[in-house]
Amino acid sequence: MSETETRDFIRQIIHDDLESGKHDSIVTRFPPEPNGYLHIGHVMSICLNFGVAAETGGKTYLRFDDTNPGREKSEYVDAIERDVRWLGFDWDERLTHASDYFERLYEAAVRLVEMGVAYVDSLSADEIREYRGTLTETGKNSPYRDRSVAENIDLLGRMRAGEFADGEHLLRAKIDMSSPNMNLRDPALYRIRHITHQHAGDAWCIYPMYDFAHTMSDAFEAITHSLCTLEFEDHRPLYNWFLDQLQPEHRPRQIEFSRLNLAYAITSKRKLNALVEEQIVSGWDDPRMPTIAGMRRRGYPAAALRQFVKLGGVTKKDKLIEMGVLENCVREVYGETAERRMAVLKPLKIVLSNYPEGQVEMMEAMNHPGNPDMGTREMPFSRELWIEQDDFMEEAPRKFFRLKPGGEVRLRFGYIIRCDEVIKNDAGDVVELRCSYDADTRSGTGSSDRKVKGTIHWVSCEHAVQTDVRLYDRLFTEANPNSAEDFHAVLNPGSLETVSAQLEPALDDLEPGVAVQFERLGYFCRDSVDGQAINRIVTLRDSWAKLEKQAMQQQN
RNA sequence: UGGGGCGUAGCCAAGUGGUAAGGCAUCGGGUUUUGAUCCCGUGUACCGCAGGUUCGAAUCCUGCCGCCCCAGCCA
Repeated sequence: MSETETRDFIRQIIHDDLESGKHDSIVTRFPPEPNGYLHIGHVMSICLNFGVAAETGGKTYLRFDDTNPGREKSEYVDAIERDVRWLGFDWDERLTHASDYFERLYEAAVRLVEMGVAYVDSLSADEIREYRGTLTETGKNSPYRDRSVAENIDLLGRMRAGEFADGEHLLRAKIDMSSPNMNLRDPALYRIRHITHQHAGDAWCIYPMYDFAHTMSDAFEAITHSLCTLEFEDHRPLYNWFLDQLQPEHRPRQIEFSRLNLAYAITSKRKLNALVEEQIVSGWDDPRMPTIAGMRRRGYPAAALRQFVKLGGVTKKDKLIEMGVLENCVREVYGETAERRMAVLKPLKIVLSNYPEGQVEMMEAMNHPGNPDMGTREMPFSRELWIEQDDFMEEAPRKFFRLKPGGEVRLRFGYIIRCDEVIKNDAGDVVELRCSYDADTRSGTGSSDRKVKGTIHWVSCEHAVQTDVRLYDRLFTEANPNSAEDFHAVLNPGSLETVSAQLEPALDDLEPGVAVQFERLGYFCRDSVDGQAINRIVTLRDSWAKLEKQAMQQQN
């Protein structure tokens, strides 16, 4: 961290703890439940937990919080490891599972029972809910609350031994049924689940609850700072209760921060899963998904994601960050690193009537205008070319400086051309343009410095490579689909458009996952899953589109 | 109506008693064979509101308002 940067409140606490000697080194953990793919919200937690440790020479565990086998899968475990690694973080040998601690956790539970602060309840789930009370009414004690220690030990042992059916008994902490904090109204510690665990197999039929397992796992791993999101703030008294009761050797401190919400995106694993299950998207890695896998496939670089969460900061204020911020981070990375190419997304044919038939010239094109070291390539130029439909307007407004009837435009790295004739089909659509080129304006020669207002991109018809290009837009029409009654109602029907594009020859062997800029259009990369189609990662900033939009609004 | 948090410009966010950083967006302008990049410039933020303390408050006190979270044998 540079001297001018200020520390967020968590880094400040950690800095103070190091300075005061409370801790010699920092240990954090990123504890995902393997019940879905990681998304942009997790990116923040990952960067914070791994970042804060790395900055201070500390360590970070990647710990799977796998205490609910009913909805966890090893597919998710694999995806999570892949995603964290791709983001640029390394846990070395510190890959753990809460389930690795099931035996120790059970021992701790037995101790709570022996201490008289945990008991086996035999109420039904419905009864427990009734006994719990509500936000404004206190709960009441379970009739089983005062079972003897001996009886509790016996029952707990038999729960573990598999003598009871799911839901028959429940181990609970004995705290305070009248607490205004619902988490303290005798929270569940262990429930019976006769189900195979994706990591522990069939070793157990009772599984610990989050609060208990998470707190003690933190203690077992000597985590110094247990960083989590705001919704766990009122779990902290319970977290501390476990530590007070069990007095583990290491006492971690839980600190909460606000989660990062991305505008026009959903960050709820349940809803993300619904998008996948209902086949609204092609999978967790659909390029429109705000998952790490989706963004990676889309072509977002890890560095952009890291930069994005860094810009967001760490606070306790609810945040809904604009999509543009993320997109800018992507543009920033690729603006410098991506080679430039030309491709026509929505082709319109032009014929240069005064250009010799059969002639082909090789035009030299820079791979990066700001960095000559990135070299050049050659683009074949011929009589028939594709240009972008949007680059021609029959009745052009004043500020439109692309091609129009009788108007001139430069073909980038090529010649200046003039539009002489517009050819339409029976329906009145423009299907072809007859143009003439100024032979004295070849890029880099003669009077090539003659100025025309506009420059457009092009591809030689004869040499073009036709490929499907997928144009992505936001998945939702509402800035905060998280709070929509039903997210189906705010889905963007135009979130994916596939076009048949014409690419310059040099793009034929574009490797999957390698980002290039299609000049004047945006950043693109070949899809790494199907290896064929090309994904639009993000458009370039487009001030013409902005002008057009403003004009439209003024008309309406 | 119980408890826990949060409220600084459109979106993030510094600032922790001395008179409101920065980024993104916006809006101007310059350069440009990408209307991109780059470079300049651009914002009266009644610091949620109302009182109070103080020579002085976004920062301290009191009251109020708004938003978020909690009643899973989910995490």
